[in-house]
Amino acid sequence: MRLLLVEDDARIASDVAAVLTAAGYSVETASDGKEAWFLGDTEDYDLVILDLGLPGMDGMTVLKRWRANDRHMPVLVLTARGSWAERVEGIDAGADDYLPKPFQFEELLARVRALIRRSVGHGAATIAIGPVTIDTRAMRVSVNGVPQALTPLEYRLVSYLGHHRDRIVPPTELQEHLYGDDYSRDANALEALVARLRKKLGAFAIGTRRGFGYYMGEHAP
Amino acid sequence: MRLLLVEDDARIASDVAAVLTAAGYSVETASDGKEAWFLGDTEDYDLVILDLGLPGMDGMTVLKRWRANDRHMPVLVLTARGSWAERVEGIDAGADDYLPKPFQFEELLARVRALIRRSVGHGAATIAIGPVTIDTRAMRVSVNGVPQALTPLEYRLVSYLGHHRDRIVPPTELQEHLYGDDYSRDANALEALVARLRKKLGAFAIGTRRGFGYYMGEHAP
DNA sequence: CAGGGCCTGTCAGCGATTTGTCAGCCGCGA
DNA sequence: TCGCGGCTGACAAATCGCTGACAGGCCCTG
Repeated sequence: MRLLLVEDDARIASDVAAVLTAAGYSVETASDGKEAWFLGDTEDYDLVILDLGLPGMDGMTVLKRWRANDRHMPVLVLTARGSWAERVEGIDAGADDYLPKPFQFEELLARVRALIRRSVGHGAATIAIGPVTIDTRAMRVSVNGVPQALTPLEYRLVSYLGHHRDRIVPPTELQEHLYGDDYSRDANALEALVARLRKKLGAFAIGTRRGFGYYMGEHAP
Repeated sequence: MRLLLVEDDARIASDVAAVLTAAGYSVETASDGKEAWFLGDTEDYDLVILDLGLPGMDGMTVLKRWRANDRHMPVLVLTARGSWAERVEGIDAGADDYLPKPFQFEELLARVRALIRRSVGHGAATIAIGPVTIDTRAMRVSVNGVPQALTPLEYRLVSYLGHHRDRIVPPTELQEHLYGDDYSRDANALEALVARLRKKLGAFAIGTRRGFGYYMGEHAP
């Protein structure tokens, strides 16, 4: 899962980013409004965490512009405690949830999870594909009911493929979501990752369509 | 996704085309205004990248003529840095976005992605020609509803012919599209490819006009 | 601070699939 | 019927993806 964190206070930003990364998300950050707008408009994020007090361009304006351009990713807005005016305006602008500052990391994580789950359309917290079960809340994957010890990167890969089940995902897309903007890696890194995953989940958990990409679930040739 | 790149500097054009191709787009190029106008007026592109300084016919004029003829594909205009007059004029002429030169390839790609995403929904995702259906989004081809296992090259060929349905496409054009500017291959490679494809899609899916080229769909002899 | 273990990227070799090439055949159009 | 362009099946080359081994980096622990 790929997240954009928009926060101008560098210290807060790095703390929050650390927590989110530890929770298994791929986090990119923007520190001012223009950067945030550009990234949100051009990249595909699964969720945006948006602080309203920004230099350059107001957070609310950024959000409105995204929505005007049909960018519908879920947005979690960070507001000052009790500022009802902001919340009302935010609803109109298209925010999906609010978190008053200051907040507990625990609560932030819970809301992030909830928003992502909701946006995927899977109301349930688990995804089942054949013998493989992905518990998005516990970040745990089981095969035939037996929990598997996955590394963070492995988990992100199954999770992404699981959320996009029955669809062929091109390697470029996977790299973008796993590594963010960092394209330095050898293409083989992804292949090695898939191989390790198949060893844990069973060879048939993840399919390959030569020249096109990977997939989980059903898929006609 | 099919792109038209209009750029008179051959070196820049080939560099940019290479980057776009690597990003998975199907790129065609025009090097002067008249050619650009003709292609944009007669072919269906998902996006046009238009340099303004062109020999033959000014880029701005080309754009205006397209719009006057109800050609509404998104157009990304390349302007000289800071030339505000051009930008204002471009807005009136119907440009969708601007990129000041010189630019980073990264930024170009980001904007191309953004424009295409924005315009999605304006065009159908599937092309149906007789019993053959091309789902351009899933990169999947079906015959009578039965999905076929196509190789990447085979897919690119049907996809191209499908986008140019009812028109006879000369072999040279196909080779250019499939192999880029690399003409090292035997002309027979294309014939072999067509043969393999006909075996999968049915002999009548692709027609031959002796001495002219291949086509899908109806064609006026 | 050193040592060890885990995670992940890189490398090299292998096997399968895809694609190009060749040679001969077919059939359209004159 | 003839000749040429296009077709086809077989084979060879190139490419792609997989795998096991290895190494660097990071974190934890003593």
